[in-house]
Amino acid sequence: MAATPPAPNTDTRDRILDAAERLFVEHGFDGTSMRMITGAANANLAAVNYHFGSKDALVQAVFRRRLTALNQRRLAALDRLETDAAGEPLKPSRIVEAFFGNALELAADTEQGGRTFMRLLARTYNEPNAFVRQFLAEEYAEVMDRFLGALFRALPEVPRAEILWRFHFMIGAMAFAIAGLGGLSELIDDLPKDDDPARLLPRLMSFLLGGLRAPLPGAATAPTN
Amino acid sequence: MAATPPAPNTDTRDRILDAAERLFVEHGFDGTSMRMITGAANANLAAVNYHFGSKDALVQAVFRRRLTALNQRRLAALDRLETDAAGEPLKPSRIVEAFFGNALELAADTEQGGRTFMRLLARTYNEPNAFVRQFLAEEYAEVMDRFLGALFRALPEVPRAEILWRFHFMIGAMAFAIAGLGGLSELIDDLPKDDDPARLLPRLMSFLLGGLRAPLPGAATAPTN
DNA sequence: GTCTATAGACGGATAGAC
DNA sequence: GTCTATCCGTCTATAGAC
Repeated sequence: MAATPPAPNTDTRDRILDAAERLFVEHGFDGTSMRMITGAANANLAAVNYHFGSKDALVQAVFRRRLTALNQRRLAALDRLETDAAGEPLKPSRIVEAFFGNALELAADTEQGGRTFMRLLARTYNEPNAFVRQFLAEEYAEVMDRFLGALFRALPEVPRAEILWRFHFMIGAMAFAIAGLGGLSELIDDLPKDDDPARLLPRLMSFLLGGLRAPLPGAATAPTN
Repeated sequence: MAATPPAPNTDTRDRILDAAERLFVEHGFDGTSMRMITGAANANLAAVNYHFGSKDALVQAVFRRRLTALNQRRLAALDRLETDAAGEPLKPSRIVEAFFGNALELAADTEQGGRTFMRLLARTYNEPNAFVRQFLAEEYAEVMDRFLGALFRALPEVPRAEILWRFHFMIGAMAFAIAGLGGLSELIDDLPKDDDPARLLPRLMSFLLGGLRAPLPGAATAPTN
């Protein structure tokens, strides 16, 4: 009798989220108006405020819809690694893969909008808007903590500051790689058009691991080529 | 008699450029109004249109003021390498250093605003605004051409697509490293506070070269740690 | 070159009918 | 839940006095 879902209005809500996601990638948050969003979503202008309360709240909803799941998959992958290792130190390459592999997997999904979202996320790492940056940092806090801790334990002989910097560099490389997927990168305009993300993951992984394993800045043993 | 410079008005113009540069970093292009700029520069609201013509033209002027010189230093450094090599192939590490070393050097200059500008530039690699992206791509066209060509010749055994991707990754790593200099990176909130750029260059260089030299994705010879 | 005043478009948000 | 109509603030740009 009370088996009907309480409010089956979710259609408009989702159309707004989809439209906002896509437009935020193309024009940025400040460059996307609510009129643009509701227009693209075939919804009324007032619908955004009805369903989300404000534009800022809509931005949060766009991220939460997919970022929470992504970060939970990352944490689950790390949990599995640690369980399997049974106390032994983890291989750094597995840690890196748990973090970046899950991201690139989502970026490979062009059907359900995963790629669109990942391009938005990649771009947002450098977002000026303070509100958005703060929100992102909170969403990432636990994941960063867990993965950095795992890397510290996996590489006990490497100074922690170096690991922090290198993880930082790695995120930058990934963000640029993903942001360029949709054809955004005019800088290197002849990037191969075979932007098959199935090929991107091994490419990025070997680059990242090469960087992670590189001789430390002080070391005099670096090859000279 | 006619020794007086034609129009010694440059004071206001420069104050506007300085203020715009700083505010663009903090709030983005769309998030910075001309009222904010002229307010911070102690200039009249109409001064921007008088001196530059429009907000878009001001954005171009902010970039041109420093980017042209940076890219000319990069090209000059590459010229020197090629002259010294006298036909011999260049070391990839020297090519990478000519490109990224000049960038980090400018980022180290906190006195003349070089760091502020480099943070703006780093963030702008991912700028949504089509006008700005197009402009940046044109400013970079020659430099990209020359450096990619040099890398192709220095690494003839590496497929060009791999070099393109890896250079792409390297730019992403650099952009993130520089954007984080001013304290922007809440993501890894405990980044060491000794953000002395003199230390950043060797750190970034060893990471980048490690990535550039990493085994190619197909190779089965990668170590398994 | 600098200023005031204002035009004219567009922004987010909301009240209230349906 | 959806819609229209509208408030009110801010935006870029410009006209015209000084």
